[in-house]
Amino acid sequence: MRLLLVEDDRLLAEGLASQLEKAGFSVDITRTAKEAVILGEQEEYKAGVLDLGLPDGNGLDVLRKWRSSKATFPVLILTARGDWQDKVNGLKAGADDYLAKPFQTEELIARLNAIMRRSEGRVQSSVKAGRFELDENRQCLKVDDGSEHSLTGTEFRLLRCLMGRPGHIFSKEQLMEQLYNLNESPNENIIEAYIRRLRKLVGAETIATRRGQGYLFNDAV
Amino acid sequence: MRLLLVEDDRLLAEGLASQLEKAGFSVDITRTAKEAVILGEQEEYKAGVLDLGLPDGNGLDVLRKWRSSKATFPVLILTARGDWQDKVNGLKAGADDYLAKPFQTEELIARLNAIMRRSEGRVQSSVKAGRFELDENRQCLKVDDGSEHSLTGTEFRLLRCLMGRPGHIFSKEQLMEQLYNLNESPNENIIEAYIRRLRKLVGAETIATRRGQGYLFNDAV
DNA sequence: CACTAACCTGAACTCTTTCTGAAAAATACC
DNA sequence: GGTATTTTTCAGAAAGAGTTCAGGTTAGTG
Repeated sequence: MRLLLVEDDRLLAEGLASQLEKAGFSVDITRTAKEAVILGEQEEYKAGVLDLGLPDGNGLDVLRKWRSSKATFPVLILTARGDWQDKVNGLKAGADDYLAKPFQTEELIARLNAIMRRSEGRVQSSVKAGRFELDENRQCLKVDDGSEHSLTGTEFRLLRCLMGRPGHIFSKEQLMEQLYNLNESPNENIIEAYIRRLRKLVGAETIATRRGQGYLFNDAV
Repeated sequence: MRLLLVEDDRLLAEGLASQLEKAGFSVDITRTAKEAVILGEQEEYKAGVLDLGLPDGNGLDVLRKWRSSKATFPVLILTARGDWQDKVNGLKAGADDYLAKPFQTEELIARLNAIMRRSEGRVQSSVKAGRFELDENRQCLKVDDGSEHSLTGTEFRLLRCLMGRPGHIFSKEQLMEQLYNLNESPNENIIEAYIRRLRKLVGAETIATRRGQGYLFNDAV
């Protein structure tokens, strides 16, 4: 779950990032409008959190540039308390939601999940597919027969990505982008290694390979 | 732009509806949870506005019933001022946004546009011809009888070319140009080889040969 | 009717991608 | 500081896609 956080207050940014990472996101931070535009256009994020007050430009301009390019990930904007006009302008510029400072991180996470769920075309809050169900809170996998298996962080994030859209083919590159941010980018074989482990849990036939294209979660099994 | 407004306060509902209609929406109003569930499941709405306080049931239950059926349109929920728990519950139940009462209609409209834009953002492209349909996303071939067959990259590109213009004759040279760039130019027999493979999938009569001219996809079969 | 060019066919070959098991490195936990 | 867990890397094996080839068929032509 890759996320772009655009926030110039370094302390706030890093505090938020650490909490978001605990919630399973992989966070890139930038403090300038200029860099935000470039990152948003070039990288593949699942969502963006955008502070409107930036040192080198207006956050709304960043948003507009994203929207006029191919950066279509959902964006949540952070506004000063009660700044009514900013909200409406932001929503008109293509934002998907806003949050007024100060806010609780819990709410930020809930809202991010909501806008991402929507953008992924998923409407249910629990991730179910086929005979399996992913428990977001306990980070474990439940099977139809009542059995349960706990997952490591990476296993969980990868499986959530696949199960979030059963039948959809995810390329290895896409999966890499979901699991890792700019700083960390291990060998692409890592995906194969994790796919193998997941297959041991859910059965080999449940995660199908489309050679040259990617992997998909097969919920029809 | 059809919209479902679930609100038990008749005065508020009608005032809102009239403003939403000015903004270009076509609004259905219902005042009960029971009717809301039925309407949401049976009609085709672009979005829903849902008040959580209803006389005959909780709005969240309505939302959950929609989400567990095929009612996947984006939903904005209306909550009492500052009712923090309702918001999070609503978002978790699959709502796309919320608005605390009292609110300005301008903001409601801006937010509705935001969530609709997002939900429409996904376009699934597919090519249909005869009894067959080509799924661009999953790179697979679907047949009328419900069966499905995944394709390799080259199979897919060739078939998409032919199915993109049923009845049109493509010469082998044209097909070569579609499949390969200047650097790679294999033996022209490669086309014959792939045509053969495709015929095994769609039936020999579906791809006709025009000796000396080329091949065509026959959608009249 | 015989000839030829175009097309069909099945199998073999090459090359790339993916799988696999194990081991090394990093990290978290006590 | 040591141990357990998790993440990452590696290299050989296996599988699959792409391509070629040799020979068989067929449709058109004079």
